[in-house]
Amino acid sequence: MATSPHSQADPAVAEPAAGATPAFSPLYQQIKELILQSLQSGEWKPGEAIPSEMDLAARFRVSQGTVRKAIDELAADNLVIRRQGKGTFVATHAEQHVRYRFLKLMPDSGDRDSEGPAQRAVLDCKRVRASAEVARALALRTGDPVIQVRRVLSFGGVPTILEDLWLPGNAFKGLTAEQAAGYQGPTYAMFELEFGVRMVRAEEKIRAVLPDPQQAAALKVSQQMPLLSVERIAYTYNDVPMELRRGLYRTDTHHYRNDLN
Amino acid sequence: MATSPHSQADPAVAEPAAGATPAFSPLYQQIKELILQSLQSGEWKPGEAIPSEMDLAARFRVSQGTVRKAIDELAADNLVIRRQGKGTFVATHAEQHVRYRFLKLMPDSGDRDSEGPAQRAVLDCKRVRASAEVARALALRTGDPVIQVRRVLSFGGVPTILEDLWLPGNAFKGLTAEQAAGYQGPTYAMFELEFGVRMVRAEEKIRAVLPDPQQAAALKVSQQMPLLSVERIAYTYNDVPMELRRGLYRTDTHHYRNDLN
DNA sequence: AAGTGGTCTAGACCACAAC
DNA sequence: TTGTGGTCTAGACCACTTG
Repeated sequence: MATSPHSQADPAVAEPAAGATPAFSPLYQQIKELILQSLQSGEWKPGEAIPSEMDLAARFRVSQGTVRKAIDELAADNLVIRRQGKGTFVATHAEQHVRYRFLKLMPDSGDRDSEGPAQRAVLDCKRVRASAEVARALALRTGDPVIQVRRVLSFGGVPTILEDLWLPGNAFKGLTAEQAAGYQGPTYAMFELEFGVRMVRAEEKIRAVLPDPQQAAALKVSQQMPLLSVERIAYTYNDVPMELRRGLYRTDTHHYRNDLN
Repeated sequence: MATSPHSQADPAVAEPAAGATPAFSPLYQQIKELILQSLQSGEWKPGEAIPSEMDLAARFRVSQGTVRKAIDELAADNLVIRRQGKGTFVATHAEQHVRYRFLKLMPDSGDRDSEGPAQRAVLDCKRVRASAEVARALALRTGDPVIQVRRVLSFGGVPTILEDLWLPGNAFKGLTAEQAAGYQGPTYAMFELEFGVRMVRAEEKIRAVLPDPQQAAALKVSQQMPLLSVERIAYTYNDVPMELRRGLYRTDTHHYRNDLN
């Protein structure tokens, strides 16, 4: 082991190339990387249990404590969920208590549960060519095939969110308006189930804007009503961008909530 | 030890009351709580080193690994910063790389460093009585003394943020406009230094709004320009609210950036 | 009872910083 | 050289879930 101390039984991890800068990293980081690769390759699917800590320790020939620390970090990254007595499970957007993890819009009074689920109306779902902007966000080339979805989310019958989604055409080949509208539960859960694409993190840029006539009409609001513009890029494993989303949020009855630590 | 296994040398932690529901919690959580109390009581000040893991282990009569896990959580909560080879330090808002931890407004191009520090202009700083709304946010009673500060932050000479701060009158007795304007560095660092108040977390509610005439004038923008309304409640230890802040952000040259995990 | 994650300990050694 | 945090191990036992 060039990259970690104690090689009592030769952990089954790769040696760094000799000569070059020897990418030092602790054993548990290497284990984390290996588990990550298995997650990514789909060896264990969202919602399924991964092998027990003891099993993984045996597989990688390290102590249980080292595997534990690796999994601790994966759990901190929300890639995996630990359940005492049951096992460790691949995280998924399809669960009750983690649903709409990325949606920070909250009703001004009460919580999201009291409000009930959003009604989805898909206005459009078509195959287009990536604009320069969309291509940059999705790490594609201008003109590459992209699927664009436009939809409105309503709460209690009130149109509240208008958003456009852009998805890489390759990974999401065959996505239809019916799929986008009909699936029960978070759209990201549908992406996992139907396309094997799991979003693990996202970045948002938020602005205050006025809607153009078309947008105002879709939300049934005046053109003078200021709206929250939320541009999101969602990433799957390995920081690969898989979705660009531009949303307009009404904030007269809702607000965007953020916790700072 | 009623709440943890292994009492080899009787860890110096309190026993839960007999009879009542025995507040089970692991040893390291109890240690974390004890360290937290010392932080809160000011036994170690922001920026100072806390005792080494070995010292704390000896003090609390537990193993170093247990102290380590307690400190790990404190570090994850940003209450403390670990520095290999040097020690563990009480976190502070006065450091380069953690400065403006709570300010999520970024210039559209470049990062915050390229933009340089904000210029502060304090428009007002006065003692007032808490309105019902302010009192609720700060866990005070309506009419309690509160200090209100109104200021404008400019970047490169352009007024970008207009904000009002409300602070509990008791804890911030004697705060002057000169202090608010003159201090170099984050306002939260000044709070630590001058008033011994350290903000550890915050919640924000964000909306899109149009400014009233006075607000538009202070920011030198049209009343038709949509602005980001950011309402923040900042908390010190123990979830005690110590600041209510209402900001209006220009988002034509900047954006509010948020990372979702 | 068996299996899983969760806690705790003790001891060894590494990496880094300061003297 | 010393002291600090960081890593790794091995073993014991606890808490929770399932059969």
